[in-house]
Amino acid sequence: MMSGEGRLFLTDEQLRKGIEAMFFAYRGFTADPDRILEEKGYGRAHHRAIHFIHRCPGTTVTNLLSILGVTKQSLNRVLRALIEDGLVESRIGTTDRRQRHLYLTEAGRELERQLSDAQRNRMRAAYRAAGPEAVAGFRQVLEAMMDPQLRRHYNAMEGNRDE
Amino acid sequence: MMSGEGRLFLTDEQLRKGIEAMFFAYRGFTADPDRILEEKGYGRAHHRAIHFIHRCPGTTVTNLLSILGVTKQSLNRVLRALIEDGLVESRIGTTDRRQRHLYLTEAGRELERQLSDAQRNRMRAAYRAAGPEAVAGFRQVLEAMMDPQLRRHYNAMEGNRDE
DNA sequence: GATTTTATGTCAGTCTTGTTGACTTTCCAA
DNA sequence: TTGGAAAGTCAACAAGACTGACATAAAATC
Repeated sequence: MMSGEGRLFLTDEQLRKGIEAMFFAYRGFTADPDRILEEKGYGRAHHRAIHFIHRCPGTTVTNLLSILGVTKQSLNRVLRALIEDGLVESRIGTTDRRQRHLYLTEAGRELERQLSDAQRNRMRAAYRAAGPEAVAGFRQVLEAMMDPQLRRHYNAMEGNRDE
Repeated sequence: MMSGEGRLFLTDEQLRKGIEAMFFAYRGFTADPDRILEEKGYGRAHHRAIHFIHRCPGTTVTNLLSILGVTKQSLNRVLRALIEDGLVESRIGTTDRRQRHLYLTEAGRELERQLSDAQRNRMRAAYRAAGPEAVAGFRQVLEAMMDPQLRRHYNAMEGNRDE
């Protein structure tokens, strides 16, 4: 590995370190929410649902499905628990009565706040430690790493036209 | 959320976008290996074991355990399959005969090559698209996001004193 | 030498979260 | 109006995490 190494930053070594950095960093990224979720008897699947329902209030199950990339049966189990526990409200669509529009209840918003506070604190500390230029680079690489279809969802979220 | 916003790059919006970028990017990050693994009847757990055995040939089970952060029962199930399939070799330690030292066989190295080629290609494309300064920032933020204990493992891997 | 600790492996059982298959309800278009 | 497609639900299963209990062997210690 690494012989001619055209540009220095594309050696196999550099790439491997990037791969390992993703692995270890993702563990840190999920560690804090995981602790909160465990207390409440939820898992990451619940966190993801809560996050995107919060981001896209009134979204349908099918839309959520394509964001999360799981089967509807898998998502349904998670949603059922959240609805039963009173964190999510499911309203039948007015124009299309097959659809269910999803909203967080006040309790749901409260849990969402706890989870995103924890995750934001970690992210803020990392951003502070790395500095503003590093943050821009971080986002650029991550965006380039996404599958095009997922990047569509990422860009479709509100509040990312500029910054 | 976001009122005074001390420094611009630390708004809740920026942090939230970083969180979602991590989520979507990690999906891309694992997508290519996942496809290869599925064909062979393996999962991410097998990939992780293969990756770190490749990186640390002769490592013991206990060491691998602390890197991967799973229980020995969980790791054992994975290792057993890899050993039975002839991808990993387990040698009894010479100085301490309780320990098992783990090595990839030629078949194991071949699979490792396939998996890491796929993952490196994705990473290389992302690095190219984002540029060298972005790559440095990417790594800085990820390293700052790790739990200190995991960062120890990350730094302990060979080949990362400089670059 | 006896005891304790460490490293590893195994069995059994549970939980989360993914899967597929079968089904109902609803909508829409031929 | 009827037949297909779409949205959602229920049931059953599999992977891979977990815990707890236990076995074995070897090293370390008293």
